Amino acid sequence: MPEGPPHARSPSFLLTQLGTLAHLRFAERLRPLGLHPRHYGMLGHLAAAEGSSQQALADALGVHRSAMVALVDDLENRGLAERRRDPADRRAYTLHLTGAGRELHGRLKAIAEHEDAQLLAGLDAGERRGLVDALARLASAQGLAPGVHPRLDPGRAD
Amino acid sequence: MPEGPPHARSPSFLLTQLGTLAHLRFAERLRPLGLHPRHYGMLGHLAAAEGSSQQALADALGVHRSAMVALVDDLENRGLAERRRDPADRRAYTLHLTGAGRELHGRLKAIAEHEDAQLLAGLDAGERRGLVDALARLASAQGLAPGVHPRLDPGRAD
DNA sequence: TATTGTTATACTCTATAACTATA
DNA sequence: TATAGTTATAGAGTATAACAATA
Repeated sequence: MPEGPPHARSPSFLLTQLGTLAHLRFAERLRPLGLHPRHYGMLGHLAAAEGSSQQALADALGVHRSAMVALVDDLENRGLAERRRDPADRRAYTLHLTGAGRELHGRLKAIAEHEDAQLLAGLDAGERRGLVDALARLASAQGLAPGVHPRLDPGRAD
Repeated sequence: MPEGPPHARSPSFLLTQLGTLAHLRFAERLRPLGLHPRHYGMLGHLAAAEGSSQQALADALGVHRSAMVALVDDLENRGLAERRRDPADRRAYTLHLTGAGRELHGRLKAIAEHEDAQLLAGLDAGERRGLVDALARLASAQGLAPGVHPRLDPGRAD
């Protein structure tokens, strides 16, 4: 029976440990496609905020507008999203998903659900519901915006 | 009622989101002390594996031996740990905590417990037990070694 | 003057390979 | 030949500040 250091049973540590693992697994799964978890996240947010400006999206995701440039460049280079000049404010772009972007989002969603199932394999249906419910409540209580990674960096990952 | 993109309710994403938050919060808490979460982790592992070599510790933590050099240098420079030549193998060191290292570990443990309590503030005692139990079982089922971060990088955050 | 998007730059981190000394 | 520890280095990622165009 493994014991380990005291932090091994800390909820904060367990969340970090499992969250990092989930992230690495998903990233590993997307690597052969030349994609990163952040692509899935960006597509989801873009689908939910179609037509918003880079600045607005950057604010919503908690990143600097200069970081958003690279994120949108990336999506645009892959043909997943496009910039259109905002007629009302010629400094700004409005952001839009392409058909390919919407389609890819659907495929990545299926992969993500598969990963979720694998991660929760050890729990029965009731336990899964309880866990997800507890996590969602914690995230909300801690002030986390739904679907917003507290550290969406254009790179890394970790 | 916030909705968000589909991944907002994915268990993998929730774990990543909350794990990242917990990590950032703890890091923020340690910053004024000039410390990083990895210091707490290293002290804990060292306390549990006193006398092992850098190589052995690197293997246990899943990092390269060249990365372990910097981690141990760091602890040694702070007077928290020390290298002693292994009499049985003059290539190797054995690693040991100092009194200051043990003392600091205790103080960081108290801080970590405070952070845990704050993170779980929204749950009652029974829910907390259920959550920690579920997380510990998942970590074990996924093959995670107790207290070992899947990505102990000497830096970042991440 | 303030804001949108962009670029440039300096900084930090990280992973690899190459070296030494022992075995 | 293989292993413990170290060093050097190149690559990746990140955060800041400064800029041009428009408001």
